[in-house]
Amino acid sequence: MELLKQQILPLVQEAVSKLGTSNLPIETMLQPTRELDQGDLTLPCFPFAKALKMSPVAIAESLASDFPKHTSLCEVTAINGYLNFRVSPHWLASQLLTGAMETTHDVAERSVLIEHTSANPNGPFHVGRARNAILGDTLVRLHRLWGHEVTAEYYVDDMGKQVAVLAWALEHLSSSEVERLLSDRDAVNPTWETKADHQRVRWYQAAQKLRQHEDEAPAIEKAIGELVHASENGDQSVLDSFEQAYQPVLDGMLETLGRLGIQFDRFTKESRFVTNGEVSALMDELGALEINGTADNGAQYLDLGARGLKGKTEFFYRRGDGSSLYATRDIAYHRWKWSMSNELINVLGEDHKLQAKQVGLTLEELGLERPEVVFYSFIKLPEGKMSTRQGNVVFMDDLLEEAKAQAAKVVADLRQDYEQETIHHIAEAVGTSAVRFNIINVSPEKGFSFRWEDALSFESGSAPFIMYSHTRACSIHRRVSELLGSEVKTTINLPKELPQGLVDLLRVLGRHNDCLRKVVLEHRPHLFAEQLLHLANGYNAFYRDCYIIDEGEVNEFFYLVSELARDVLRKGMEGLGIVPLESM
RNA sequence: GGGCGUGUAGCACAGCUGGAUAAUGCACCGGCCUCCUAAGCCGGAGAUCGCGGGUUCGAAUCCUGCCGCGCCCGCCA
Repeated sequence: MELLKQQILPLVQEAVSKLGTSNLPIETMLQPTRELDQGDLTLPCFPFAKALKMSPVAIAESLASDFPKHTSLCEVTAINGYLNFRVSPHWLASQLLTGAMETTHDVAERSVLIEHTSANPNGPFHVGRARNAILGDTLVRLHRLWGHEVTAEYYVDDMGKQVAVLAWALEHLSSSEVERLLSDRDAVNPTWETKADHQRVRWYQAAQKLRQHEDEAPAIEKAIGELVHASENGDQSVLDSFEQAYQPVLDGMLETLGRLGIQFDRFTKESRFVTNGEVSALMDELGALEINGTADNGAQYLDLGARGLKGKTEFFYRRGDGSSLYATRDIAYHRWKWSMSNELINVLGEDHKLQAKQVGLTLEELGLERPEVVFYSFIKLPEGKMSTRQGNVVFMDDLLEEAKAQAAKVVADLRQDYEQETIHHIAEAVGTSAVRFNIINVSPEKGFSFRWEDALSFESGSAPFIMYSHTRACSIHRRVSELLGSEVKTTINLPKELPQGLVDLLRVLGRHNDCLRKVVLEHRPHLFAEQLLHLANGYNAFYRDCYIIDEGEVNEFFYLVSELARDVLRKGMEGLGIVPLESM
């Protein structure tokens, strides 16, 4: 609890120095307690033992008995060699209710560019890609919540083989040929028949099949190879035809993402860096580097072994025919990104780890910094990895429909007086929020298997649990507004005794910004999801212990706490992309 | 074979810049709706922190060796 730490750190430092210890880093040693029932901050006294020739238990006790009184503290105790500090609930309440949560930020002026999703526009958005989009968008939202200026960017892979295959198929295959080739697969879900991403992916999949099995494969391969080559050389007519092929698919994907509350500020096309000459300029620069090498056929690489890379150390950036590679364009792209922002964050699948390292080392070689990268492990189906090519995917459109349907069932069951329209509105919010939460709740580097029953869980420890607490706070707000109009007092009259549920809620609120700071700095949104669960839990206990409206009378102090919690809950939910409904 | 990551209750998952009785949810057992929305609340039970060594006053956390799982090791994207 930074709020408390700021107050007592000087006191602790003074007390420790009085005992006569050398200069240990008290600031980092004074940490949040692990055992919440022991207090809010703790100072382990073990490291002092040697210098003082006293037992840690005795040191802690001595410090505790002499510790000066301070308004922010209600208790200082010594247990098992720990010096524990408990925040005064009255002090905490008055701090929180006078805007402490707004003023604790010291946000540096930063313009953050977060690139995420950037999936190849060759088919509908599927759950295997969801982790990137949800992780990325949550980072965008949390950085904004913290006060950073953020640009959310989608890097569009508008050249290369995947789009080439799609473009080729759309031009050369008829609808009946496509369906014949895919006769052993499920037909398009009728719900999405008119959605371009679901339509066009059939052409892509049919072409992939042709490329593997038919006699005509070599000819197709040649045609596609020519398209790829032309696109890599910046042939505008080919790039235009690619765009015509993928843009409707991309639009369909973005529609799906929009349903999850995911939006982008900018789309940057990969081909841009080829057509504007930056890639070829870059390759010339790389060629002049000390660690540059040339293969027999003229292909060029950097020997990154000289920069500490292990394993395969040659990083090829130019082919024998002089054309660039994906990673080369990525470097040009990063150079451009650095020209606009002073913090770069990329969200990438773990399969990109090596390449990200190569790109990062090369950027350093060019005198630039590496971007920060958040890696995540893939979402698998219980049957294995998802692949658009093979068609074993769960489409996000289907998941969201199913989530909504399940949520609608729950709402209709619980709220039998609601109109259909209301039920649909709530179900949509609950469904999409639950899907997001289910994914963001897990730390990114951990493997994740998609299971319907988990994705559609609406019980405690899920988004609806948080949403429900928030609606309780909203309901109270409505009722109090009816009772008091706008005559809510702003002077606080604290009762002597504060109920436990209230104290616990204040303490969760007191830790809230500590958590947000850590999450933004370390890119670990799952910890913020956990914080919101604690907050919702805390609000529920407060709601249980403290009647804000009792026999028609409003307890104004309780109400102010409720309103603070409502505000923090709502902002936090927005930070996670959970829809803050006002009733459900 | 080499590199990176991961392994915590029946299941899922937090904690990993060393600190107290390893947190949370599901499932399981028991209790709570004449009272601000019970999608809730309270209580109970459940863990050789993958296995073996080491460092330390102290190890789930750091080092090391094994084992399981995932990803990567293209002049592909």
